[in-house]
Amino acid sequence: MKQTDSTTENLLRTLPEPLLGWYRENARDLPWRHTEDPYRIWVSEIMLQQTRVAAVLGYYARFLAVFPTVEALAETDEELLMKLWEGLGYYSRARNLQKAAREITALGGFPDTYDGLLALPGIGDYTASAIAAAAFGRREPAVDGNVLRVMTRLTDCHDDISDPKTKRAVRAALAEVMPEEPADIRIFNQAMMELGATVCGPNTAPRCDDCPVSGLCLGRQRGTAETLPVKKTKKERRVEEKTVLLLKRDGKIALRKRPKTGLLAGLWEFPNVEGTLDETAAGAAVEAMGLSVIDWQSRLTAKHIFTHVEWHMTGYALTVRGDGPAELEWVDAAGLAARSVPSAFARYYEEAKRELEMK
DNA sequence: TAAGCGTGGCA
DNA sequence: TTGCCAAGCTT
Repeated sequence: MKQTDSTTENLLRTLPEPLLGWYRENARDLPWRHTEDPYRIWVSEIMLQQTRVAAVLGYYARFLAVFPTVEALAETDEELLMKLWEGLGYYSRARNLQKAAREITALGGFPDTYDGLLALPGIGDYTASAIAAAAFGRREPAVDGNVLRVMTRLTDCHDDISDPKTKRAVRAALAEVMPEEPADIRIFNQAMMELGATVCGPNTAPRCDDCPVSGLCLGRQRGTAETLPVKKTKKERRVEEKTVLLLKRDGKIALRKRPKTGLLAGLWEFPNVEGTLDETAAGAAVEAMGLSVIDWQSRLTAKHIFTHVEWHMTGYALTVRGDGPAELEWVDAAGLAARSVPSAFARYYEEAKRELEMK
């Protein structure tokens, strides 16, 4: 993507009109497209980072029902905030959302410029541009994975899209041709992403017959579209073995809070130890916590795959006596439901819920 | 610059 | 089943 390439620039000049026409006829009806409220647009943009629309819809409705304003979000407690994000992933997004809400409240209102938005925690180049354009009508191109895919195919660009230089070049090229009318500016980024999400998608052949700009597309013309974009391969995941303990005592189950930093920071988990322990070793680990084992119920294995690490878990459900370490929180069914336990523990969460409901 | 940070859907 | 990877940001 060379900004100085006049062929590319001429090609892109003819992009906005058919794109916007197509968008006005074919856009999906999504809740954040019915508002110009920066708060609602912001929340949607954060939730949508690296996350599919279908996964976001339910969370978005619940989140706004509980936090209808930036002030409500600024004032909430962490436990409720994380509960509303439970299962959505990338939990630092939720914490940054609240930090930013407090900054916005202190400022007396939303920043309405790219630079002002970029200064808020959790808002990077893409999100600052997306909000500036959709909420404030500013001419800021938002370049996400969809836009990079559409643009590299359109211009037959084989640069590595994981290189920030490529993103900067795409942004600069779009800045040259972005429309001027406020009504068009507000939907231009959405239209680019909509094309990437519904017509010119990843992991699949582009549906060029349905594309409003297939006539301009160099990737289609040259037959390279399906091989684009070019992306550097990522490194392998490591595997971690864990033994998860479902400790039951007096109709309650033990939870503990994860460390404030790192993976699943600050979320709740079932106590666990490194390595795959057999019953004898697991029993010894429980005794070492100052608890006495009364009874064994079940052994449950599970696997959870994160982006950069894979957990292989062996779990034991057992009845115990004693207090154990102070970090353990003994909860009933309501206590479990009120806490945010990540999906990585889903199999154990279900088992714990079942046992608490049986009592 | 590279690595850490979740989850679930789909080919 | 396995691998890819989605409306990215932070450090």
